[in-house]
Amino acid sequence: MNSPSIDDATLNTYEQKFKALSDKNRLKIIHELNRKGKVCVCDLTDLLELPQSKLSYHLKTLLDANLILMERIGKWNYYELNKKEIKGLLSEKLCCIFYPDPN
Amino acid sequence: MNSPSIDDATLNTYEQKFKALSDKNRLKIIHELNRKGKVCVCDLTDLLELPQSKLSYHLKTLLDANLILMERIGKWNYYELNKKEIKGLLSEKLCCIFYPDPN
DNA sequence: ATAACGAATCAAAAAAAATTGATGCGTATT
DNA sequence: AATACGCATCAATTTTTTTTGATTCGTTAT
Repeated sequence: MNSPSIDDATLNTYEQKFKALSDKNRLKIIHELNRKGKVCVCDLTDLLELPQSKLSYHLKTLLDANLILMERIGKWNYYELNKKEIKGLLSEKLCCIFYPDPN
Repeated sequence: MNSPSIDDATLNTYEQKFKALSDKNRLKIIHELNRKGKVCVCDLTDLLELPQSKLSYHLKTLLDANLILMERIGKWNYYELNKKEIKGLLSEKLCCIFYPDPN
């Protein structure tokens, strides 16, 4: 009679994604990426005023959770939102803060 | 030309809410509340097989983040999802896992 | 080849969050 | 009024996460 319990793998996945969202620095990163589109790490250190290694740490956390995407061009690493993933996770009401613009 | 930066209070609010979602035990609690509606702590300890004090701790975390609501009836504390809040936060695609059913 | 640069990674330290078991508090039952 | 129950809270410990600064790695420029 009970609907099936949520399985552990699903739980782990969402735990990881929400954990990635559960930090001010990372929310700021998402917000910046939402505003600027594709941005290299060097620009983000300026925008967010974070030391490079700290920024790298938080970017990795978001990347591991599949909330952002990376592309290496020459010696620059560019990051952008994984819009599809974020839209599947967050309410539209977060539009323009963290949720990707509809354009 | 820049759209305004996100303000710190907003950032704090979302950090707290996502932090509350960033734990397996708490996701399980939300999932159970979504399935069962209004449930007392004593039933949750059985459903989730968690010791009482641990459960209380996690319920408080969710309550502080305003993701759940509490009502005391006699000596029982009943908890339920704050549906409005959760719908404002999460994607509809999470329906039936964490997102409240449309009924 | 050497130097310079962008950025990931590592190890150590610090900070924050979770777990545990005990205690206390309000309500209900006898 | 004494006991039992449901649950929040507390202090101590353990675990996890974050920060920091140094080092390394790959790419480009000289």
